[in-house]
Order: sequence, then structure tokens, then C-alpha cells
Amino acid sequence: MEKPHVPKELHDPIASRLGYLLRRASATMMADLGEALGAVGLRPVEGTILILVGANPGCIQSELGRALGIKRANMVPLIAGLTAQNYLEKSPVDGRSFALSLTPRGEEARARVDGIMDAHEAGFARLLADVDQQQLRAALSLIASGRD
Amino acid sequence: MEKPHVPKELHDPIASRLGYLLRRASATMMADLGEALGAVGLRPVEGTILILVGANPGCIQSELGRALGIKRANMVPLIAGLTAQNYLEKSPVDGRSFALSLTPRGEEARARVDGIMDAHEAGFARLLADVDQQQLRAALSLIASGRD
DNA sequence: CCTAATTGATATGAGACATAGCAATGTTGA
DNA sequence: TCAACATTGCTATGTCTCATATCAATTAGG
Repeated sequence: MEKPHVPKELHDPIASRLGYLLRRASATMMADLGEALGAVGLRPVEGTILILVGANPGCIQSELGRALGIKRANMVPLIAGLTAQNYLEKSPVDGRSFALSLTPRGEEARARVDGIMDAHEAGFARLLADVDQQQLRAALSLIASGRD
Repeated sequence: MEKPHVPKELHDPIASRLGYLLRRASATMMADLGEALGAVGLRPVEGTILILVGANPGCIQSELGRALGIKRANMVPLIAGLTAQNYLEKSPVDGRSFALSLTPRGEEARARVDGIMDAHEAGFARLLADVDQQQLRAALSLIASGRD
């Protein structure tokens, strides 16, 4: 008797792994946010930077990088891009660093990004009606700070 | 009076965003796991594949991809690599697909990966002593399944 | 039987990361 | 003061994950 190979649902012993669940959940949310931010023509990182500069006018590139866990080298093209598109302004504070601030266009974009992120979060919050979100956020913060 | 630019701790209005927390938490755990798996010379995806094949001998490449959310095109080099290193065996079941199984070397590696992942998870579980892990996992599953 | 779907594969590009090194500048402590 | 040292922005480069488009062979279904 031949065994035709029927499409199988695999037994998945890693679906219960915390790291794996985090990875998948993060990917889903990031994809959703990325799609939503398409309306402003910005990627999640870029939106995040606008929000952070908006809340910290005069901050410098390396401070942003530290706050976001992005290496100096990788901040360069991000800030350059946002500046070239007239979202950000740089003014020298040092011989080596620049105070960053939002241009009017940048502030407008920041506001839209903030609204989009609110709606994005609300959509997922609806899914998590039965979950203690305060505890969830606390747990994620703990994990993010690492076990050292 | 001059304002010297002192290293600042930025006010961070996005540190409370669920998506952002997920992203950071996931990055931290993945980095930790990646480091731990360095001892076997495997990356997290590869370890995951070994575990999944171990639990589902005879499964095929595209089933693995579906279970892990990895596109067919991206499975190709992964499976090819693990096969080339003699972790996996392919035997034809079809004119087009192959049943995958662990070689003895693959089974040995799978066991080590499993142990490493246990220790890895235990390390973070210690951090989350005050957290309802069952609820945490449920929440992450919900998020991963998306809001559609 | 013929159309549609599936499988593995190739090629290719985007994006998030990492490291190493460099020149200019700032900070320090002996 | 001034010689180490650290920081900043930057370039170059490489890896890894993920995406799309396309293909040929094979299989499944109406």
C-alpha cells in the first residue's frame, strides 16, 4: 500500500520556546507597523527616530544610537537620509557633533507617525484583552535588559 | 554662560511601545542564544531546524518552511548547508520533494542544541520569576498570529 | 486530459546588524 | 600644560534575515 505524502501539520516542539515566540511575535508586529508606516513613506526605525528627536530636541546622533541600541556606524545613513529628506536639522554643538531637531516637515511627520503607532498598538491591544499588559511590558523590559 | 554638552540620558517616549519592547527583547534573546549555540557551530535557525526534523522525521522542506515562517526560497540554502555538513539526509518521496531526517551526527547535534536551548531559557526564566510565564507565552502566541 | 497548484531551485535586492579603521575633536590626570 | 585616552561621525565591508520574481519538473483536481 503506497503512502501518498499528504500535507502535514508538523509537531512543533519549539513553539513553546520563549525566544522563538518572541521572534515570531516581534516579526508580526514589525511587519504590521512597517505596512502602516508606508503611508508616511517611513520605516519603523525612521519613525522611531523622529519621535525620539521630537521628545529630545538638541540631542546628538550617538545619544540616539545608545537609546535605540543602534551602533554609531549604522546611525550615519539613517540620520543622513532623514536630513536629506528635510525631516531633521543639524546644528553644530561641538567640533564633532550636531544637535538634532525636527524641521517643520519633520514635526508634521512625527505627529502622523505617532498617530499611526497609536492605532497600530490599539489593534494589537484588542487581541490582548485578557492579558495584563502592564506585566507583559515589564516582562519584555526585563528580557531586553538581558540576564547580565 | 556656555552650555557644555553633557552625556544625556534621553527621555524615551517609545520605550513603552509594545512593538519596540518586543523588538528589543527578541534581539537580546536571539543574541544570547546565538552566542550559546556558537559552541555547536550552529545558528539559531539551524538549531531549530534540527529540532524540528528530529521531532518530525520524514518531513519535507516546504513543511519546515511553513512551520517556521520561512519562505521556500530561503529554505534552500539552509537545508543545503545542513545536508552538506552531514546533519541532514534527504531521501526522495516524490518526484519533487525529499523526506528529511537526522543523520547520527545530526541527532547528536540536535541533542546538544536542545540542552543549550534549555539552559538558555532557564537563564531568562530566572529573570522572570515574578511573571506568569504561561500568560506571557499565550500573549506572544496571540501577537504572532496577528490581528487578522 | 488539461489546467492549476506545489516543490525545489536560482537570482537578486532590501534592511538590520556587526567589526575594523580613520581623522578630528574633547577630556583627563600626572 | 600636554600627552594619553575617549568620543564622535564617518567609510568600508561582511553577514544574516527576509522578500520577490522566475523557472522546470511534478503532482493534483475538475
